[in-house]
Amino acid sequence: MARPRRTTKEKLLDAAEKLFARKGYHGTSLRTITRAAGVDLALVNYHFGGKQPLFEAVLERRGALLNEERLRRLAEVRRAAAPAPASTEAVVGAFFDPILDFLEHADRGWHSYFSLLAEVNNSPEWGKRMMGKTFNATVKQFIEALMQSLPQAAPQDVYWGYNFLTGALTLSLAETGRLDVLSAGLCRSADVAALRARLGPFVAAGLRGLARR
Amino acid sequence: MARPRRTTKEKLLDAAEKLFARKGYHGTSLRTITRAAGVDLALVNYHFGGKQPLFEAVLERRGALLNEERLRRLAEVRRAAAPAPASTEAVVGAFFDPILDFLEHADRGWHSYFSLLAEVNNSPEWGKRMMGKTFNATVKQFIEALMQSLPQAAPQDVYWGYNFLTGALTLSLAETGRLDVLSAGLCRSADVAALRARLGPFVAAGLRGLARR
DNA sequence: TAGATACTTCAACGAACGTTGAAGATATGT
DNA sequence: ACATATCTTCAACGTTCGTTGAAGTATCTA
Repeated sequence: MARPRRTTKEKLLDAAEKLFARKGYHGTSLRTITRAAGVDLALVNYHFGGKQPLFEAVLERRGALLNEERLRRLAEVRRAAAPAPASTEAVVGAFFDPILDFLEHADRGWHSYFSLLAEVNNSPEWGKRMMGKTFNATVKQFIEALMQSLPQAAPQDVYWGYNFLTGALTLSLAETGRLDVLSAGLCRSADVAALRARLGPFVAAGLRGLARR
Repeated sequence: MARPRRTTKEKLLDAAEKLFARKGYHGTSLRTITRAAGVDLALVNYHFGGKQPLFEAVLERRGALLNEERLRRLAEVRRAAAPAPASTEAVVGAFFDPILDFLEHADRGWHSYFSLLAEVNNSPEWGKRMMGKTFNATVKQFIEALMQSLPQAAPQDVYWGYNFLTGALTLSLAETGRLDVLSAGLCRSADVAALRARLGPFVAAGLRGLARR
């Protein structure tokens, strides 16, 4: 069979993903990345054109896959419920489940990617521009679906609700280990099954609570 | 009256707070900070002993005030409900309201501080150690109060619920401006009154949803 | 196989970084 | 006013940073 050998580009993306997730954009040097990837320093500029383009490429690589899978599931739950609108629980599930599935079944890189995404999402420096470029189109469709599932809610409530929803999600993906410390080991932040069992119910109940406010 | 002139230490803390919030620890240089503060570069090392001690001093200055006010309000809602345990809504309010009040009525520095806190809370580099040092003792009391307000909930549910709660809160404080973009201006992330009206109901409903899961 | 294209290596650039120590200025206490 | 403690200035240290261009090697095309 064909050798599935990683290209230089992939090696760089993998190493950058892991290291950016740990120390952020400014806390990670190209020398650290290229050393971890086992390639020459100058190759970053050859393949990506600089540090920032590399950072954006890291965010967009898996972002595109995530968007695809989310929209696929959104269409699925909508079709299943038609002609009625999909329920809040189903829409929320279509938003969360791809992430949880990637974390449970796919390669370790997704952990770094989501941890990085959590930091980017909460950063004034990157939050608006980078998250928007990759995710706005998809997110707008989910917000629309949430509005249809909660016809009695004001649009402002749904926008704020999405903000809370994504905040709860991203902190859960940040891999800070804080939950483990606070609960003295009773909960483990890497326990995807425990997160899956609780995030959906929490958020769906929260959105309904907002709607009947 | 006595001159309320800011000391060099305060000037440094104020400037560092604002700039760390915008670009993070590694993205902000001491030269940028001292230039903004209008003091000499070497004074950081004289007054704080280095860059990292300055960063920790920034986090702890307002953290201590926040802890004080949160515990004061927690005691208040507990006394008001005694001998019954305080309600989930009241405990959640005691946790959120000090922040919202500081944002609405106090100086602009709190905005930077909370924005910085949001980034720190979601960062693997600082999240566990720095948040823990300043907030763990207080947070544990709130988690205990939440457990008492939700006797039917498993402890794990409350720990995870606290995780979602603080995630929703911190993203709302992060000042990324993303909510404004997504809602095309319909919602403004700096609108504290809008946040106050929605965060409590969302979180309280979410916690109850978790408890009856 | 010859030539062109794609990729990699190597050495170095100027700029910015955190930190330091000695000298100078200011405030304090007697 | 003088001695002392506190604070500030200044110039420089050694590192590390992102980026670059020229030279070398591998890969592909005809």
